Amino acid sequence: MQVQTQEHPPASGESELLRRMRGGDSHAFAALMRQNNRRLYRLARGILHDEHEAEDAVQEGYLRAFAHLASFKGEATLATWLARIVVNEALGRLRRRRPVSDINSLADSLASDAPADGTGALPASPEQLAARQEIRRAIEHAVDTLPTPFRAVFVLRAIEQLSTKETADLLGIPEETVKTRFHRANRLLREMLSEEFASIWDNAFPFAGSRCDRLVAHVLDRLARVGVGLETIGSA
DNA sequence: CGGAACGTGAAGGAGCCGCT
DNA sequence: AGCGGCTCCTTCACGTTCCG
Repeated sequence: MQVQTQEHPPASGESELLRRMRGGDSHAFAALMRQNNRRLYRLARGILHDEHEAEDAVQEGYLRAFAHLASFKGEATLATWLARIVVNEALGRLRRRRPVSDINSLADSLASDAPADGTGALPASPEQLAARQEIRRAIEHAVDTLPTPFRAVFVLRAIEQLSTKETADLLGIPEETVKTRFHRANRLLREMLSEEFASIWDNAFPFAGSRCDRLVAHVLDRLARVGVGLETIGSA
């Protein structure tokens, strides 16, 4: 994933950024946040299901990170360190409250999300748009219903495109566990989505009404022209 | 071709739950 | 309280794919 367009030029290096932050340079803090906001928000959102709480978790994570800047040893990158703090914050919040799955608010949030499908050049038909939205809703719903440990791994691996090792480091679990959780999460999602999509397929590629009538008429017309009767087709 | 990363299946263990 | 069955999770081992 690419970091979003920066308003400020990127710091010459991480150590330089760190040095400036430790010196209390507010521009350095701002630069770091701009580099990581989107990624951290998506991490928190993936774990918490809640936009506002995810935002709070990211803010809290920043505050915690900046307060403990001196303890950053540079063993991982700043981005990884920040991500670990935000993930811990999000998981902590999740433990404090029992997860509440609110499908309606999720659907609302999806509708207001920035286009995440690459916004293809071809204009989509209303049927395609509706199907796309339904598929997206089904996927989001399925991800949200994954058990928390699986969801955290899935979000990091599949959505944030982190490696197995990075995910393991971030969550503080062995790589093998990451692999299995990711595998199981995928399997669970496949099962859930196959059920969800069974109904969606019925409405996919709609071919009814005038288009259907036109095609039927066209084919029948061509068959009549070559002298092929319906009974001939049926026995073929 | 070989190594690294990843995906997958199987086995064993831990925890939960119902029953006695 | 103790026991047994069940489910879920972790770990291990091995196959597959990708890349230099």
